[in-house]
Amino acid sequence: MKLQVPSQGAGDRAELRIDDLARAAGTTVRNVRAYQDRGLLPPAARRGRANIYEQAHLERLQLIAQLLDRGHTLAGIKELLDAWESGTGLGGVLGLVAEVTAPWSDEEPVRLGRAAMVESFHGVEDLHAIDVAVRLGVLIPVPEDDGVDADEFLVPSPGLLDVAVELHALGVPLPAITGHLEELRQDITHLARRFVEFSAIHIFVRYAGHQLTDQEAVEAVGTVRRLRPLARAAVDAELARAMRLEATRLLDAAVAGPLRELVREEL
DNA sequence: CTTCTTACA
DNA sequence: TGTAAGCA
Repeated sequence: MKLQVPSQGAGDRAELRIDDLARAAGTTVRNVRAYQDRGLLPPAARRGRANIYEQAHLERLQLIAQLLDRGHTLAGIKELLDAWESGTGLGGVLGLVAEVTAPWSDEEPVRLGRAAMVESFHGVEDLHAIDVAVRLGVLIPVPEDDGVDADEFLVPSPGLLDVAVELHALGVPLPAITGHLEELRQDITHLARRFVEFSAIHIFVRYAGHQLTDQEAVEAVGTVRRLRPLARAAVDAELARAMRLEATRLLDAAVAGPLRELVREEL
């Protein structure tokens, strides 16, 4: 909530015309209107004869586009959206929105001097790697400077940086590390999206169509609160399983003889 | 004139 | 969902 990643241009509060909105969401003006007519998209504020949209509209449009892309029908999406809507009406008061919006991490950001960081990488200073790290949000240049020339960085996830340090200590080149993280980021985003979507469909859809009772609202908050540990547990278990499988597979191909059994024990 | 809307395919 | 013509 307090961490702002300066990823995009500062002018996020801009008012959008329907054309900009459509383009930004990768759809067409025609569709924006169609979604509005079907109640998937909230009506735009009107200034005279002009339609004024803002980022809330953009976000919803992008959500619609994603769900559509995944083969959901417009009717189905509307049902989900309605469920969401009726939840936030009451949930806004109860902090349901905050629960969903809050960063799913309990890590404390730290400040790290450039010299100290270079030090932890055994004196290796790879400007390109730093550049990628900044782009990925692993490092955030402190406001006074910008770009790769900053003297100090904000590290949102010290744990993640530690991973990089460890890998580097093991002899993995920095470009390989940043490149791998970039790939991992995409895969994980995909995972998270699936999980949230799955939850929405199978859990929140039962609240569709009516205002939430107090009882239901409390339930919903509890459910959302449980989502993170559930997701983590599932990913943890599956990751462990997959790692064991893949490692075993690799070892079978690479190690022969009695050594194989010994190594396999270690997994 | 441009932007939005409506209607038709 | 694209396109063309009418409306503000």
